[in-house]
Amino acid sequence: MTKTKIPDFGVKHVSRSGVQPESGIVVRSKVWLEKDGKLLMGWGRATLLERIDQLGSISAAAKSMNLTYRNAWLWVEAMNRLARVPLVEKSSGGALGGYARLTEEGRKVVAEYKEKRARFQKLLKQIT
Amino acid sequence: MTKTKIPDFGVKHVSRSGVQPESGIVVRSKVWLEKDGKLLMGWGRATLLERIDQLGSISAAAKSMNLTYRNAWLWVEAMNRLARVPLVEKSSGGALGGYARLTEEGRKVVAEYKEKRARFQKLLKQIT
DNA sequence: AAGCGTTATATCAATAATAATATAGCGTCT
DNA sequence: AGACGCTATATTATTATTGATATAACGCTT
Repeated sequence: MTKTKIPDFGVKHVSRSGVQPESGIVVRSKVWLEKDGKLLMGWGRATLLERIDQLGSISAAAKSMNLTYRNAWLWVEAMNRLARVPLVEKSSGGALGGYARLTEEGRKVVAEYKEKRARFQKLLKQIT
Repeated sequence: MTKTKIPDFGVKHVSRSGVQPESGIVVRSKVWLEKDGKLLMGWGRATLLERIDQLGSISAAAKSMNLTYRNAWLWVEAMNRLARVPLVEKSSGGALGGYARLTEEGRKVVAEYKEKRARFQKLLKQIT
């Protein structure tokens, strides 16, 4: 008789907040932006966009955050077609092989997300 | 040449909050309790426990919320072994086939979660 | 001891998410 | 023309998650 495997539903999430020292129980949360019921911007995507902004390419950004190029590209694609105007402008070929950079709208959405998230975190502390 | 399938990263989440009417962009969030980095209590689990409390059995509770018995049972098991003391007390056999009911601790954790979540939602409105 | 309905568990199929790999295409530069 | 490095895309494999199904065990009731 084998034992049933009970999944531990392990953590894969992000935004840590307060702690109750006695119980060992932690309150956690997530904030994201949606459009038409679909994920537009979350922590991972915001990070990706920032890296693209810094590094000038999707592939470098992906590598820097331990993401496959494919995934990074898919995210960018999904964001671009979800937003009214693309958040990332990109092109293949050229001296450097190609490039990707944040558009004004991209910068705006990232900023909006980060600002909201920061306020959120602050409020969270009041609760815990 | 076939087109690449671009996943839309569709929504599967819950707690709706405010809206920006002009942009169509919605801020959403999630709150849960963790212990040792593992999910202890979230919306689905809290609901399950409440139903168990009302209905007196895991299977009835599962059915009532469109959950397979297997899953419901796994959740209960995970919660029970994660908490210091079981949140659900259960037994098989007997006149009615068996039963399951919330323990005091179970009631406490559910209440704690719901209270935190409610406060959370309230604060969220301030942000949006 | 047979029946009941529930808990408890195993097993297998189906689906989804992710990773790994390969390759085509592009545009500037030499 | 050829090389370069990146974007763009297809394909396959792997793993994780979920669903469906079946059945054992249990203990009260009759």
